Amino acid sequence: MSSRPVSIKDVADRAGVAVGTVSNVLNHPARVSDTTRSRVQSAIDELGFVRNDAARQLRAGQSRTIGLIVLDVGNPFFSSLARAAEDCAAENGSTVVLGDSGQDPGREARYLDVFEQQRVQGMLVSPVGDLGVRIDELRGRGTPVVLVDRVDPQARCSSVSVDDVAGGYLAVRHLLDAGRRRIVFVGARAGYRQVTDRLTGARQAVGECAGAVLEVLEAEDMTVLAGREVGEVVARRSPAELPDGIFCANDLLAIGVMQAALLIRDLRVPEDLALIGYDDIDFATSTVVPLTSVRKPTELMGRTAVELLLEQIEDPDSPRRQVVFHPELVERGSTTALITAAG
Amino acid sequence: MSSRPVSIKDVADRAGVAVGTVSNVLNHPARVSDTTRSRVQSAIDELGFVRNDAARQLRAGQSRTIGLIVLDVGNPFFSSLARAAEDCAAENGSTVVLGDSGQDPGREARYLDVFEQQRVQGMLVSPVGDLGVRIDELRGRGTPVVLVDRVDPQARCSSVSVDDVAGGYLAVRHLLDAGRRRIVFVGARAGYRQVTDRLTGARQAVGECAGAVLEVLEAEDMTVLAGREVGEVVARRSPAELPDGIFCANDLLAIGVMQAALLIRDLRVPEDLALIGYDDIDFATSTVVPLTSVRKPTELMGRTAVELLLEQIEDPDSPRRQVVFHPELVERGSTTALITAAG
DNA sequence: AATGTGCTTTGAATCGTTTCATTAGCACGT
DNA sequence: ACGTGCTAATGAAACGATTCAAAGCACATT
Repeated sequence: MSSRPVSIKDVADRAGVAVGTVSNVLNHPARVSDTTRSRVQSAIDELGFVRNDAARQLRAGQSRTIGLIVLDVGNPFFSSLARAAEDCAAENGSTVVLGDSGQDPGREARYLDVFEQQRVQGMLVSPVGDLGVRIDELRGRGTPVVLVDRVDPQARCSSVSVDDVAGGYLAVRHLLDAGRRRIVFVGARAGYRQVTDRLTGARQAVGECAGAVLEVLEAEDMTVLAGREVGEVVARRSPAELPDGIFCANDLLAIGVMQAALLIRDLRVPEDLALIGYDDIDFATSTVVPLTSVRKPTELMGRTAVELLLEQIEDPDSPRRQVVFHPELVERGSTTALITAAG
Repeated sequence: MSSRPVSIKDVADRAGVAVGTVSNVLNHPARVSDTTRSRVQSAIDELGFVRNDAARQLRAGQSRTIGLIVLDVGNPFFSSLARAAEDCAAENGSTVVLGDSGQDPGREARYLDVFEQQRVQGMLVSPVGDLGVRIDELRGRGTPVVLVDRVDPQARCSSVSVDDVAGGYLAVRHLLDAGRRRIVFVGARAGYRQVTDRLTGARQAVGECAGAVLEVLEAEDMTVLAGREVGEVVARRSPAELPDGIFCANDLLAIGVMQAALLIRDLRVPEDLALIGYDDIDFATSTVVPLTSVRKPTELMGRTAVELLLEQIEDPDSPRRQVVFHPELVERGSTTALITAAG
C-alpha cells in the first residue's frame, strides 16, 4: 500500500521536467515560467510531495530552526518568552523548537547535543550551570548562542537579562512615594541571586529617603506558605512595630503575606499595609486585593534574544551585546487605594 | 580561523582508517576492535567532530525525534505532560521537540509542516481544530500521530484522554460521602466541552443519592474573578438557601468562591461549606484553606502517549488505541476537616 | 544569415552520512 | 602448503535535495 516516499525526482518525472526545475519552483519561483510552475505545482499536489529537510539541509549547509532551551517550560516567564521568540523567528523565516532542561544539567547537555547535531542556526539558552566551555565549542564550530536571563561574565556571547537591582529599587521607591516609611523586605533563607539583587535595590531606595527604615525578614523558601508564615509573625506585632509597607522578593511570598494580613489581624490593604510583589504572575490580579508587582518585559526579551541571535548568525564576528532590560511597575490595589468614599 | 566543519572523512584521515570504520565506531562499536575504536575516538575528540544529523537521517531515512505540539506551553497540564513525554522518549533513545501552537491553527499547521519536513518519527498533537484530513495525509506518508487530550471520533489514530464525566462524578460523590446534600455546580456560561462533561458526572452522582439536590450556576468565564462573583451571590443567601457543598468546574473558579465565602460572610470551610475544584493546579495547595481537587494523571498520559506512538512507529498497521484515563481525587482541607479538637 | 540578448531549463556534481558486499588478515586443523 | 572460518576494515553506492555552468530557445539586431 504505502510505497516509498515521494522525492523531488518523482515530481520531476510526473511533471516532465528536470529535478533542478522542481527545486527552482520550490526555492526560486521567479526563475520559472508560469506554465512550468503550475505544472510542477500540480504534480506536487497530486503526489503529496513533502520536501525532505534533511537533504535540503545537507546540501544547503544550513537549517531554518532555532533551538531554545529553557529551565522550565511550566514557568510563565519562559513560556511567554518562548511565544514571543517563536513569533519573531517566524517573521524571519525560522522556526523555534523548544527543549525543556527542567534544571537538569544532563537534560540540558542532551538538548545542546541534539540541537548541534541538527545544525540549528543557533540557540537561545537559559543555562542551568556554567556553560562557558560548551559555548566556546559551539561557537567554534559555527553555532552561535545567546544567553537568556543570564549574562556571560566573559562576554563570549550576547545575552538578554533583567536588572533586578533596578526592580527592587522601583518597588521600594513606589512604597516610599506612597508615604510609607517602615519598610519590610521579605526574601528567602537560601541565597537566590535574584533575591539579593532585589534587596540591593531596595536598600538603595531606602538609603535615598531620610526617615525611612528597612527591615529584612527571611522566609523558608519562595512559596505562598512560607510567605504566610512570615506574614503571621508580622501581623501579630504590636501596632508600634507594624511596618506600613512590605516588599516581597516574589509574588508567591506576597500572596502568603496578604493572606496572613487579612485573616490573622484583619489589616486593611493598602491602608494599613501596602504590599508589593515581584514577577507579576497571572495570579497577582486574582488575589483578594489585586497585587502590585514588578514585571519583566518578557515579550521584548524573547524578541530581542532572537534578534541578537540573528545578528550573530549573519555575521559571526559582530560584537557580542549584553542587553539588560529594566523591569516595569504594575500598580494594583495592594499599594494604591481606589478613590475612597468621602470621609 | 574557523575552517569548514569537521566531517567523518576528516576523522577517518586523522585516525588512519576508512570512513566506514568511523561510522561503525559511532553506530556499531562492537564491530570495531578496541585499538581502532580508541584511536578513532581520540581523533573525534581532538577534532571536535559532531555528527551531522541531516546526513545521517538522509541516509538512514529515519530521525530520532518526536514532535510534540501543544495548545499552550504555559498550561501546567501540558508542561508536565511534556516533561513526562521527554523522559519516556529519552528512555527509548528519542528526543522530544516541542512546538507551541498557542491555540492558533496557523501556527499548528506550521509546526505540522516543519515536523513533517524534518521527518520526525511521529507526532503527539493536542489539536486546535479538526485535524482529520491532515492526519490521514501524514499517516499516508508514514508519520504516525497520537492525539493528546482528545479522541479521534473516527479512530484513525491512537489517543490519550481523560474521562471528565468520571471526574465530575468523583468530585460530587466525594461531597455526598461527606454528608453534603445541597450541592451547587459552578460552570461557565460558554460551552466548554470539559464543563459539560464534568456536569454530566455531577448529575449522575446526585441522581444516585436520594435526598440530594443539584443546582447549576453559571460564571462569566473560568477565572478567579468570575468565581468570586458567583461566590458573593451565594454567600449572601439566607441560611436556609445556602448550599453545603460546591463543585467548581475548575480550580480558579473554586478559589474565587472560597475568597467570597471567607470574606463576605465568614463562612467556615469546610464545616459550613465544602468546596472542591478541578485540575489540581499548583495553587490549590496554597489557598487559605487548601483546596480539594480532581487531578488528571498527567505524567502517565505523557508516557502513554509516547508509548502509543512508538507502537505505531514499530508497526504502522498495529491497531489504533484510544486510552482513556480516570482522574484522581486529591483530598485537602476544603472538604475534609482536620481532626478537630474535642468538643 | 549570422550574431547577440535574455529568459528557461537542464543535469551532473555535491553535501556527510550509512550500508553492505568485498577484501584482508589471521589462526587453526589437516 | 592449503583450505576454512572468523573478525576487522575497506570503499563505493546510495539517500534527496540544491547549485551552477552550460545549453536551448525565441526574438531582435546588424
